[in-house]
Formats: sequence, structure tokens, C-alpha cells
Amino acid sequence: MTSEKRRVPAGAAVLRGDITRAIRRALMHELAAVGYGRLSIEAVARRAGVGKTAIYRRWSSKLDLVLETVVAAAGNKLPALDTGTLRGDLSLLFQVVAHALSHPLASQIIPDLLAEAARNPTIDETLQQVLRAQQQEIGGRLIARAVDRGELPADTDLDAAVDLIAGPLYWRLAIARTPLTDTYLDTLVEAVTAALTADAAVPRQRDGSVPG
Amino acid sequence: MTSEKRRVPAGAAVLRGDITRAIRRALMHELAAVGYGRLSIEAVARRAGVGKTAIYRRWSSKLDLVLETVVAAAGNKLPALDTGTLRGDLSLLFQVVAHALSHPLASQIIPDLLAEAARNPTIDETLQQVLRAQQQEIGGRLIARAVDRGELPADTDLDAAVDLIAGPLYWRLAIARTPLTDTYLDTLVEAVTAALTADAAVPRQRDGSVPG
Amino acid sequence: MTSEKRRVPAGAAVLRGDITRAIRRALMHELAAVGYGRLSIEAVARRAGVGKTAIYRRWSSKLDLVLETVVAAAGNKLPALDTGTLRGDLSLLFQVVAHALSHPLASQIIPDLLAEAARNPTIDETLQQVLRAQQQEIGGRLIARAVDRGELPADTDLDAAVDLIAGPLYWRLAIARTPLTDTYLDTLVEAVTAALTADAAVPRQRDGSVPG
Amino acid sequence: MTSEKRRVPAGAAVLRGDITRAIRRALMHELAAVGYGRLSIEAVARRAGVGKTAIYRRWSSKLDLVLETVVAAAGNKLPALDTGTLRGDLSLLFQVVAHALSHPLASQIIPDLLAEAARNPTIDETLQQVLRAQQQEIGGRLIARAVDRGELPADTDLDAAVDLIAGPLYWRLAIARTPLTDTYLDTLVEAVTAALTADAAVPRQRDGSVPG
DNA sequence: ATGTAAGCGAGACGGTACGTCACGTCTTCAC
DNA sequence: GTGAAGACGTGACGTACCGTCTCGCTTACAT
Repeated sequence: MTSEKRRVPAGAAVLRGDITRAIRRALMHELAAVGYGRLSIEAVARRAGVGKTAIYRRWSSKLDLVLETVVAAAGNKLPALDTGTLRGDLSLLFQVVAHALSHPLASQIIPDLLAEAARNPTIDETLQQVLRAQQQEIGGRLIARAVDRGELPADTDLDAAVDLIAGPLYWRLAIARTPLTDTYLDTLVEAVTAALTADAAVPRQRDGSVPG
Repeated sequence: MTSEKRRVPAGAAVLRGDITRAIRRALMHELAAVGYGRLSIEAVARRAGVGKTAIYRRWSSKLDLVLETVVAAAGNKLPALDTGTLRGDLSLLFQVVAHALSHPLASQIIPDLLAEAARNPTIDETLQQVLRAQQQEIGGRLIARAVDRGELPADTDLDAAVDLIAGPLYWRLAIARTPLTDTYLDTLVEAVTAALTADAAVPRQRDGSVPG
Repeated sequence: MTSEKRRVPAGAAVLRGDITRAIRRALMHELAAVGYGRLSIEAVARRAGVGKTAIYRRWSSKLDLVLETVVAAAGNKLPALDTGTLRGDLSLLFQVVAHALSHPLASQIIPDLLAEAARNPTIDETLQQVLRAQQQEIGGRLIARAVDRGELPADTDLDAAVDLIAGPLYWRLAIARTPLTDTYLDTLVEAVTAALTADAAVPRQRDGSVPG
Repeated sequence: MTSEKRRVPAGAAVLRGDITRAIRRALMHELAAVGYGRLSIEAVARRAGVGKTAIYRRWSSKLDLVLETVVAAAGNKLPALDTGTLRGDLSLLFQVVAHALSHPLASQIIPDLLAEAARNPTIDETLQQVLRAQQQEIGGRLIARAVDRGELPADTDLDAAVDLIAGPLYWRLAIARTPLTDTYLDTLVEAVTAALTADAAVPRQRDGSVPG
């Protein structure tokens, strides 16, 4: 389904790559413009300047088209980043994420698909794999390096750490959509660093209480 | 449009309150089930067991119906809470918010409308008023009390503080939708308290730079 | 002040006659304008300048309203006519019928109800009583007098005779709706007279054959 | 609109003939069942098992659909009939007409449309063309042959003749809807023959009077 | 070069929803 | 209790798209 070229036994036609690309491009813009709920294959075909059949020949459904394209688009991302300090890693990560989420397509599509994921298990699974898992891995590596350096204790709560890192920035960019300044980013880095360190200083208790 | 009863000059008919309520109830369930994009007036009428006319007699459009109902539903919320300490206030706030966002309807509808707000200015404005403004006010009051008590400095960055408070919890509940434990909440309270305090320790600079 | 007030026992209200008449009048015009199929109580009420309740308090349904009113309107009809000759009787009858069917209301309503009768047994029965039966009786008396006078034989086929009398004129007035001249009426009288006489000359045979 | 196939420049879709026929069939049954006044496109589509679009793609309105279909249905009719005598021609004509009008669809639809024609000029014109004109022509030829044979004089009133031929049978079949026997038909043929002959014997006078 | 299988745009198909209108029923209010 | 006003559910209107499916035309490989 995703392979660009297929081997065929005899005098056969082949799916044209330019059309496939035009459809993907049109899909992203449609998705940003109307969201997954209102997305229609017809509109994608219209925007791409192709027939509806050209789409259905490549993907079996709207869901298939969206997920396959989104996964493909999200694939080429985020090289390793290691600045030597927790604060430096966070600062770099925030800049990269802020840049990525500042793209108009991303800032429209991602919240939309995340909201749709609450209704559609298939979307949920896919996004868990391409977004959450990625974040978990990146955040995990970041924390692990900080632990190795002695900046954080070994029993740091990874889930809470990822929420602390991803939450404020996502909220700011995708929900509040307030303009982002470098100053603000610095403040945020500082605060999250402190939060993680505090989290380390006050590790999870068995009974859920906080030692006074 | 929102008034339940209207004064009329003579022996007149009046919009029935039970029907208005049935429509609102049906709308919330439809909204949770299919989202704003796919929401259809016919489906709402069908679910409510009323005619389409009963809806159009009350609201002029799908947008009107949704916004007016959501505002009405969000109106009855959040009394003042003052526990005497920043940590106590945060803990109570998180519990209240976690309870509210745990409701299946809320956890489906809110992310959906927030995503739609990125496309629709009218939705955006309305949500800014009923959600963000409310959060700003609650967060502002919380911070102000902490400043009064001397727990935080006077120049604490309010925007960043609200993002730090709202972001992680929203991310956890609405995006990751991971089960929430009391222990996790405690950890989060601790971390956010530390972040705010650190934010105080590294206040916003006039030139936007962070003192090295 | 209206003169429609009547003595009632104790503060009791009574259906007002002027409203009843206004409804009947409006009904006839509506019936002519849109036909039975499209007739609506609402339009009748609007034209009569009364509320829908005023109609439903008097008649139980559209069918009831129409039939009761049509029967009432058709009731006051056709005195005895006896000119002394078959041809004279026919001529007078044709003139009376032509005059009646020339009324715009009648020429619109009657074909419409007759067509509707083919679908609606209740209408059919009622029209049979007020129209066909009346025609049968009038035609029957006309034929009987001619038989008494010796102008027609005793075994004249009454059904065929009525068809011969009613058919051409109804066709001309209600279906073809061609202007009617006195000359044409004379010709028709002459022809029908001849037809009846011929019918007499070639009476119905027991075996259904015509003597050659 | 009535053409089954359309020429189109490229790989084009074409209105399917089987669906066109199904719509026409459903229309005739709907028309017989509820009449023109109550006829709804939705009901026709439902009965035909097609979508509304399939109808609107072919005809622009209810009126267009009805007239075009009725004309098409009435088109394939009545070959020349020449038995050699006026009485034979009439007998044959009556049998053919009686057969046609005995069809349940025809006996419901024709009176309904004729009644509607009194209200709707477009229907009127169309029916004049396909029904009345046909009758005029058939009746005219029948009379002309009788004149040629010397059975009728040259100045026979054609209008009156057609009324005499069409009226009684239409009245009997469409209005009275009384069962029809061969005997009755014979009687009618005899009577109408006599009427026409009498009409010949008493031709139209210039002053409209009947010579005494 | 030719044959042919498959890609391609066009568009007809059965549906669904739109927002409006009119209907018969039912309720409320003024008199 | 009569009558007007009007809210109610129902259903049809004609339009706009939707996803599916069937067409001819076109392309590009295999012979």
C-alpha cells in the first residue's frame, strides 16, 4: 500500500509517484483546514487535482490515508541531542519542539488528531506509536543522561517527568496559541529543571504521602 | 436566546424547558461521540427525540447551539479555594480539575473544541472567555495569594505559571489519557511547586536574558 | 356590534355562526384553487381569518369538513321540471346543468372531487349520494315521463340513458372546457334525443345481442 | 431530457436506462395512488428504489417529470382503424378506448390530471396536445370517412360529434366507474350512431334555432 | 510496432444532511 | 368555553457532497 513501485507481470501500468505526492500534500492542507472529522476524500482529490479513484487505488479508506501519510511525515525527526547538562538538553529540546509545533500545518493537525484519538482507537494506537512513544524515548534518554551525570536520582518518575516537559509547551503552543518569546522559553526551562530536581528530591512514596 | 421564558403580549406559546434541556443533553453526547466537525443537527434532534424545528427555534446555527450550550455547562464552576499554602492550593486545584476532566464528556469535548478553535475564530474567542479566562483568574488568584504570603516574589510570570499548572495535567488527562493516581498527583504538586518557586528564584529579566 | 349574539343558559359559549359560514366560504375557494389533494386546514383558516382551533372544533378532519360542506352546498338544487316533451325536458335540463357547471367554483371542484373519489371510498360514497343519485333520479323521472307519454318504450336502458345525457355535457364543460353556445346546446339536445329514441328502437336484448 | 443516451467528449458516465424506466414506473403508481396534488418526489424515489438525485438529474421539476412521462406513456397508441361502416368504426373505437381506460392506472391518473389541468395551464396545454388533439384527430378521421361514404353529411359538427363519442364512455368509465358489459357497449354504439345521424338530419342552423 | 492490462478523470449512483416551510395536533392564555 | 397564538413532531422541499462504482480514454510495458 505504501510502496511507490510494484512489480507487475505484464504490460502493466504503475501508480504514478507525482500523483501520490500531490495527494499527500493536499491531504495535509485539507487536514489542517477542516480537521479529520470534516475531511473528505473528494476535497482531497479536488485540491490535488486528481480523480477520487487515484486515491482509493492507493489507500483503502480515509483512516488509512491519514494515518499512513501522517506516520510518513512524522518519521523524519529529531536526531540525538546531548549538550552535556540537563538544562542544556531541555533548552535545546524546547527550541526544537517549539519550532516544529510552530509550523501552521502541525499546530492545526496535531491537536485535531489527538482529539480524534479519544474517539478512534486506531488513531490512538498510531499516534501513541509515532508521537507519544517518540516523546517517551526522547524524554527517557534525556532523563537517563541526567541520571548518569548525577543530576537526577535513579528513581525519577519518568511518566511525571515527560508530562512536565511536554505539557506546558504543548499547552502554550497548541491550546493557548500565545506568541512565544525566547524569554518565556528560558523561564520555562528554568522552571522545569527545578521541577525535575524537586521531583528527584521528593521521590515517590509508597503510601502516596509527602514527607513533612 | 438563552432565556427560558419569554414575555409575550397575548395567549402565547412558550418554548418548553424540558425540550431545551433534552437538546442540550443530546448535544453534549453527540459532541463527545462524533466531534464538532461531524456534528449534525439532525443527529442531535434524533438523539433528543425532538424535531429539527425545536432546535432551530432556539439557536440560529450549529455554532450558536454548541457555544451557548458549552458556555452554559461551563458556567457553574469552581468556587473559591484557599487552603493557606501554595502547595495546598495546588493540590486542591489539581484534584478539582482532575475530577472535572475525568468526566467522559468533558475529556472528549474539550480537546475537540480546543482543536476546532484553531480553525474557527468564534469558537476561539468563546473558549478563551469561558476556559482560559477562568483559568487565568483562578491561577492569578492562587499566585496572588502566594505572593501575599511571601511564598512567591511579586514579579512572578503569570503566563508561565498558568502554563506550568495547566499544561501537565491537561496533557496527562486529555492527550495521554493515562490513568491518574493520587500518588502521581502528589508528585505533580510537588514538582509544580518547585517549578514556581524556582521561577521566583530566577525572575523575568527586563532584557529577556537569563543571568548566567 | 354583531347581531350574532344568542341567548345561552349561563355564561356558556356557543359556536359562532358567522365563523362557521366564513370557514365554509373559504373552504370552497381553497378547494377550487388547490384541489382536495393540496387542501390544508391551515390555508382555509388563514383565508377565513380564523384560528385552526375554530375549524377543528366544528369538524373532525379535512375529509369531514369537505364532505359536510359540499353536501350542504349541493343540497339546495334542481326543482322539478316538466315541459311536456322529451326534447323540451332535455333542453331545459341542459340549460340548468350548463348554468350550474359554468360557475367557476363548481367547474373546478366537481372534477377534482370526482377524481379523488376514485381513490377515497368515503368521498366516492358521498358523491354517489349527492351527485350520481340525484342525476339518476332526475334522469329517471325524465325518462319515466317520456315513457308515460309514449315517446320512449318501457324497457329503455336507464343507465345508458343517463350516461348519454350526462356524459357529453360533462365532457364539454369540465374536461374540454370549451365555450358553450346556445347553438351547440341545441345540436346536443337534438342528438341526444335521437340517441334515446334509437335506443328505444333497438332495445336491450336478453342475450346481449343486437338484432341484425 | 428525454434522450436516453447523451454524447459526451470523454470517459463519461451516462444516465442508466433501467433507472429511468424504474422512475417512470414508480411515478405512474404514485400518481395513481395519491394524485398530482399530493405527489412527492421523495415518494417516487422511494418506490423506485433510487435516490432523489437520479430524478432531478433527469427532470427539472415535478411538473416536468409528470408531463414528460405521461406524454411518453400516451405516445404509443391507437393505430388506424377502418372497418368500412360508421357503426363498425364506433364499435371498434369504443372497445379500444374501454380497454385502455379500464387499466387501473389510466382510470386513476387521467381524471386526476384532467382536473388538475383546470388549475395548471401547463398541464392543460400538454393534455390538450396528447389527449384531446389525438381524440380530435381520431374522431375527425372517423367522421370524415363516414362523410365520404355518404353516411353523414359534409357539414357535420365535429366538436359536437367528438363530445358525443367521448363523453358517455368517459363518464361511464372514469366518473361513474360502473362495470361495463358488451351489451352496454352495443347499446351505446347504437345510440351514438343514431345521434350522429340525427345530427346530420338536423344540421347546425345559422341562427341557432331548430327548424320546426 | 502492436496488444493489452492497468492507471486515470469523469461522473452517475444511493445516501445523508442541510435549513426552510407548511402541516395537524396540542397547549396556553385572553376574553 | 371560545378563539387566537404558537410550540411541537413530522415530512417534503431542492441542493450539496459524500463514498462507491462503472465507464472510455490514455499510458507504458511485454511481446
